Amino acid sequence: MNSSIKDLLDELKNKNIRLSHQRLKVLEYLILNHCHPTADQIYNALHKDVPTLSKTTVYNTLNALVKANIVRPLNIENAETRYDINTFDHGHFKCESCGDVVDFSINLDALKANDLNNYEITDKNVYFKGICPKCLQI
Amino acid sequence: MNSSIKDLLDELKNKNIRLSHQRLKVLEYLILNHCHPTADQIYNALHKDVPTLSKTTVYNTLNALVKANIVRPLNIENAETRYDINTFDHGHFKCESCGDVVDFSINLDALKANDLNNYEITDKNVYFKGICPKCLQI
DNA sequence: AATTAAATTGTAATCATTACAACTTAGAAT
DNA sequence: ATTCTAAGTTGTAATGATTACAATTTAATT
Repeated sequence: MNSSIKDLLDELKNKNIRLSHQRLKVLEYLILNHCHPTADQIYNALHKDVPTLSKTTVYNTLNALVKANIVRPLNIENAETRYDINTFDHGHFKCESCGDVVDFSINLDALKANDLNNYEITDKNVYFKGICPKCLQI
Repeated sequence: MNSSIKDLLDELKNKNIRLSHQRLKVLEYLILNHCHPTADQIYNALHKDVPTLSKTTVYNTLNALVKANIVRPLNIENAETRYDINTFDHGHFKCESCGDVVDFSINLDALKANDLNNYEITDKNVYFKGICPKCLQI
């Protein structure tokens, strides 16, 4: 379901994205953490291991990966862009209590919009909000 | 399909939102312009007629209307919250060429997520991106 | 090893939104 | 109608995410 790291590296090479130490670290973090982190979360997590890392580089890398279609930006909430490396069709659920964002599977092809017959649709997004089971128990 | 202005006024009264001149102007603008404007667009449009209007008031009004469930905020793009007064079930399409956002009808009840059986879902959002017919012709 | 275009970094700028405190007003009570 | 008070308005300043930029460093090719 998820691409192997090697596949990703090949994809990056094809798209002429240089594999710097910093970029590999950001990629590794996204692969290991499917929690839809913000740029800030990524920066804070990596800064311990890579003290020279700058936040600009995190943004730069994320923008490059988005342009290369390797990660998707999520704009569920204003002023907090999250990043997702999962490429299979899925929706997102955000818990309004704890703030966690989780994936759920959904058939986007089945989502038809008759009003948009003459429109060229390149991107479909679905997100739900509510309360997750963990927070419902409390 | 759209509430009459009188219905809205009643709803506002019920929710203890005072009907100041400024707020009525913002409401009127949203009712007359279903183009999903940003706070800035609303401010610029109204500033001619109401020179004393401040941008803070526009934000304040929009936040009050959102809290009262009279308008919905759209976060399709990062750093640009748009506002929508249409309350019927619908999705949004954003043209990546001209930037326009249009509504389209969609049955949100039919959108099932089996992965979220134990989740309480309070809000469903669907937005598509692509190119609108006008821009396809050019 | 030399070259060069691309990546990295820190700082400063930008832009949407919010915080705040002084002033004004809507709507209720008298 | 007048008074009262909580809520709304305003301008300015603060915040916080993201980008611009210019100097330095590096990846990968010649």
